[in-house]
Amino acid sequence: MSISSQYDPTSVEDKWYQYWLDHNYFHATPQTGKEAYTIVIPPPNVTGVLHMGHMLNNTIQDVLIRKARMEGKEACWIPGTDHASIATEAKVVRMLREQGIKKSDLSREEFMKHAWEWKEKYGGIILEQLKKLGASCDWERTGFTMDQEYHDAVIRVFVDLYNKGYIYRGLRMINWDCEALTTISNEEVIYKEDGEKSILYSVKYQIKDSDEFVTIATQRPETIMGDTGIAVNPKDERFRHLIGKKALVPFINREIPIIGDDYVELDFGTGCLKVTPAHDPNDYEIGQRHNLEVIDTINLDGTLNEKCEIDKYVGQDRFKVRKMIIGDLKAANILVGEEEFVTKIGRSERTNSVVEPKLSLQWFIKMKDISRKAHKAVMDDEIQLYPSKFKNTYNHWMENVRDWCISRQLWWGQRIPAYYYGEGEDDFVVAETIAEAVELAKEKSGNSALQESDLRQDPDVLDTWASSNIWPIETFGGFSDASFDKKKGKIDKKKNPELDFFYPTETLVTAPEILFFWVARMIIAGYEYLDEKPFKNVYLTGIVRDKQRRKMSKSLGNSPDPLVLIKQYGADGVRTGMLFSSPAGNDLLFDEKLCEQGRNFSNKIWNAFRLVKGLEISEENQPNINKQAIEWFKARFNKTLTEIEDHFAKFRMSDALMSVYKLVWNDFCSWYLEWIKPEYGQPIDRQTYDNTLVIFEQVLKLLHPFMPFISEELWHQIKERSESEALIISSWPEAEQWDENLLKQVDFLFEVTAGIRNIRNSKGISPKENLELVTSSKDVERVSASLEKLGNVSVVNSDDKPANSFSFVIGADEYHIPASENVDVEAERKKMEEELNYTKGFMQSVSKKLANERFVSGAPEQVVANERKKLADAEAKIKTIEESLANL
RNA sequence: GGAGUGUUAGCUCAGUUGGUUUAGAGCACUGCCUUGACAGGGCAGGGGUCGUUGGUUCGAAUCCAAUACACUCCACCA
Repeated sequence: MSISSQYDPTSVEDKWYQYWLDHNYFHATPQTGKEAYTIVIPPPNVTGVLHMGHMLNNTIQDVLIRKARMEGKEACWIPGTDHASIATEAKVVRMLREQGIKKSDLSREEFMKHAWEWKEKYGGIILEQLKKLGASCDWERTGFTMDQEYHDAVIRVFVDLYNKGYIYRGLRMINWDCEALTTISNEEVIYKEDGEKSILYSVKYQIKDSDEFVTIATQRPETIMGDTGIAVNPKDERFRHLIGKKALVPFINREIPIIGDDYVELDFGTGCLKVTPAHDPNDYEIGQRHNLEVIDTINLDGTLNEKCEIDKYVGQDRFKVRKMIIGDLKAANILVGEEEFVTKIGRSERTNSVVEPKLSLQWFIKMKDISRKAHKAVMDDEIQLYPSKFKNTYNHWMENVRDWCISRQLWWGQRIPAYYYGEGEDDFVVAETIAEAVELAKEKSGNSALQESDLRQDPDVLDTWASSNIWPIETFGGFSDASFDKKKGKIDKKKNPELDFFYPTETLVTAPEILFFWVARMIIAGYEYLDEKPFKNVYLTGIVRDKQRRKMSKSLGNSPDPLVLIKQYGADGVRTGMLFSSPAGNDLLFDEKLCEQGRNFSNKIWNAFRLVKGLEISEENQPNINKQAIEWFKARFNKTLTEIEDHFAKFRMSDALMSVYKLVWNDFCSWYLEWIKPEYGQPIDRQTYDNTLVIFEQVLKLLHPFMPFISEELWHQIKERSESEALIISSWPEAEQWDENLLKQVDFLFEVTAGIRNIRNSKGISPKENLELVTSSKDVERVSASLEKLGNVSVVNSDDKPANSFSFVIGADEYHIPASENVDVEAERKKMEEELNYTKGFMQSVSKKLANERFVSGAPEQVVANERKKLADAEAKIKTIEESLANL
């Protein structure tokens, strides 16, 4: 037989993935009598391409889902993509710009056509890439957050929440991009790390009916005409007397109140703050507290409007006006200071223009009441977060939860179903369809002549998270007419067999960054519509970083291409590489060496198989030592499996993998196979051979969730299998009782073996040279046959101590290997003295403990007995070593 | 500014309610091995006063306090 000595994943992986697909193993359906195990994928952006974060995240999900499938559960992993309104729209706009098309030249419909074309062309690439990783998703259920049904569900939820009184319209300070003429989210505002240099100007405002002045500090003098107040800290002795008086805005002489507010810092600037509610978020809040007027002096394109009351500024850009007004202030002799300072200026990620804070009417969800159950569910461990430290973060967020602004000034997304019939602030209705809207509008306005053409739909779309929050529900059609009760605003699970079977889902695997954006909001939706959690566990992965702890990013170019890695190391290698070093919640310091380690592991398994498959079989009886080896490995296997289950129960994926890794590499390859391996050229007895194949199969099962491809390949190489016998749908082993004494016995066997090998190593004796091992140990008798094989020795049980020999001590027994040449007595003596010293030191610390009366009386009996045993063992050992020393 | 987490071997991390030899693993490192499944390998080995200082206890990596350092999240100075 000629099998390559190196495992080649390339052909194997595509073959088995196709095989799994062909046999529909990934597809799940509701089944009576079967337990469901559902995972919904965190839907990646349609425009996305696979990066290392996805690799980690989806590997974990696949491990969980494959294990569940093998455990006989109806395992359902729902894949899909998110329309990601901001990110996608930005990409489409950029693409159009490259073609010379401006978004502003397009109608909404035309733009959407381009966007859909883009989505059809590039959307979902990432899902294809996931297949290379081995992801066993139920592809028939692939979803998209802008599918027609999904869209309808999102709108339905909006209307429902509006009718329940959770949604309202309100003023809010938003980030405005004056070049792109759009709102941008906080995430799209970037601040230079070290801030930017700016100048803080001090300007004198006259106090009304007085010669006194108050000096304020500002870095935006062009907003002076929008001032509607001046604030000082009420604790500030310097200015307290001014509170309640009025000041005059330079040039335009508007009277504005001087107010006291804690927000003002005593030691920054001049201690006096001009308040411009229309152009600064903090000023807006101060304005709210003190009922200040809001005067918006800046147009959408960043020029000043007529409200600034100074003709020459009107129509000029805000930065030009800044220069102009500085000159004018100087000329008027009221600019009294210019000080350079470093501040953080927000710039638009896309246009790099300075973000203009702007007040506008937006849609909000009231969060306090609606999130109460979701808060409690996590605090009561109804939903478990892994690692649990995120419970704190979650609690903190929930306790201070703020209303959620859900409108976005974009086109790509679910358009807000609000329809305006008049100019008044309250002249609108909210409805699922325009037909319903007309009816509602007639009612509300009292104008029965209203028609569809009289209504204008709100131009904004919903925040992406306001649609992905129903992902675990709507992927099963929860909001369809069949199961959603509009009057109650609740879903009746019993009327939806899919939802009834698969919901709540089992585990959500996602990144901590979106704990609030997404996870919390899914929990809220789950309780609002089903009075039930959407998932039982939330596994929060870390961030994938490079070796220097830097985040992986395109601009740094430090992120490897996952598909290249898969090509180099195999999907199994990359999967295990990612998992080797990723405890939940900890950042993963990615190093290609980890993938190399994963690939080496594949190779190790491959070669273990080559050895077994290459054996000749004889019909001779099974030797006892093989029987012992098999019994030992079974015990070892069961113990390890118990550990693995424990790790899985605690979501310690790395540890679970490491247990499998050590079981395969150390226990199976290094010990078991060496133990049963016949001498060169000799055959193996059939019974041992068959047993070994069974063991190999069990091991492959444990490997499968982590390394699906190589395990499936070898599974079929062991013997021909029918399609109902594929490894992916085989049964996960159940841990059985094991004999702990047997394990101890064999540990002892290994220890003696290591002792022998150590002597070979240090004395330069070849492993091939058969040696004599003389000992008086009684323990060795039961394992002597195995010891002779593993250590390549002949055991002589005798109380005699051969004169010219190397020796080592285990427990209280001494082992001698007679030497063919003269032994260096001094070296032996030195070695023994070192061991003697160590043991004596150890004994001392134990006897010190035992000499302490409060320990003996205070500590539990078990602990004291244990210490006594340690002391006795150490004493025996010391005696043995001392005797040997005397003999030398 | 508010909240939280961490600090154990060169690196990444375990160490479960204080007691199982004088603290473990993987990788890295050192020595030897052209061993017959695998050099992408084998065997053996070295390496840590558990950030620092106090305290509680018969007993502390583990509990408490202070301190230093690192990181994360939230809110952010006109």
